[in-house]
Amino acid sequence: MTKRYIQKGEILQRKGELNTKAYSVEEGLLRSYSIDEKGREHIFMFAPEGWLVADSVLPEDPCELYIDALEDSVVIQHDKFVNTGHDPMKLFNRLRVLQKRVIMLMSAPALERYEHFLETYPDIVQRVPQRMIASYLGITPEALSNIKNQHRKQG
Amino acid sequence: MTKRYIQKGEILQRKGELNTKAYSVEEGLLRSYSIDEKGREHIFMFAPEGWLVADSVLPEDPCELYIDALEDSVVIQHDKFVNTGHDPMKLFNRLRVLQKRVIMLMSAPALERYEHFLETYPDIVQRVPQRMIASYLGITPEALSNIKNQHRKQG
DNA sequence: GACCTTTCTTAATCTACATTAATGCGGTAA
DNA sequence: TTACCGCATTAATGTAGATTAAGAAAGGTC
Repeated sequence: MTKRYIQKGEILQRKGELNTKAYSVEEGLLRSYSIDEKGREHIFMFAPEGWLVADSVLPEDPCELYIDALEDSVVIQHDKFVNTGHDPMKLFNRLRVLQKRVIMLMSAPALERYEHFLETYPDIVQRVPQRMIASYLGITPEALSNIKNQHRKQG
Repeated sequence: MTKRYIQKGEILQRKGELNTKAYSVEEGLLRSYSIDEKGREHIFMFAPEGWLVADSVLPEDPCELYIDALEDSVVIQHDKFVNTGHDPMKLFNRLRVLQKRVIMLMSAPALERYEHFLETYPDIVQRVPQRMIASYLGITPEALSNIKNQHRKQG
């Protein structure tokens, strides 16, 4: 359980490594993401102040996600499998957004997912480039551009 | 913390209700699912023996999911927000499959998602109708039918 | 200032999957 | 037996979003 000061762009974890760390964000903004076989980036989660990021793989398995800093950040680094100082509500919040995310990915078109994203993370929209929002929504930046036009036209 | 004997088809929780129960499956098979505005069912999770099902919404918010039994089942009913008797590993497993699910939904085509499902839940495939597997994968039964042909043809 | 790189937008074409509809196939009840 | 019903399959047509490509804005850096 260490406090760390992370620079924008710094990579805390890479896919394929062994790593059992979890990061609790005190200031700044982290993200976790995967890169598929075709080289495409898919943002799994944004973690602003108050959030917990971690890769939910077994301790003996290689990581699935990259974790890096989108802004200069201050984080508390824990071990995922040591049960000290974990706020159960932060864990529950991760489950909550993941559940909503799976349901939205399966049942809602991209425009609705975008609107839901705007409601849920009104501050993050200002802090990250559009292409990352597209990546989070599971669409291309081109598609997001079109969707924003629709969003504007219909209020 | 009560043991309950559930009949196939019995509904344990409905969308819109207030409910803070979690169900730990000892025998049988539960599922959680949502129904969207167009009346389509989307299976969120299968819960065979050893799994934990719950709706990850705040205690004051209405449920997002239905939970019912696909087989006669025996479950232990807990309260989500009382920290007794929760196996942390079961919680971690839920996070693990959800993380993988989000990544697959965003980056892998339906055929790959199907193959991954077969590897991860080899027993469940035998126990539920095809249309529920389609629903879990986020595609229609017709699309699953086509995909299974591809799967057969290319080994 | 000019230059370069990255991001965003627009438009044309393409493709994976949805939708619709028809057919077949066990069950199961009369 | 026949009739019915939910489920699976196949094939046609439709569509949301991907892909490709080309410009336009917006940052950095010298």
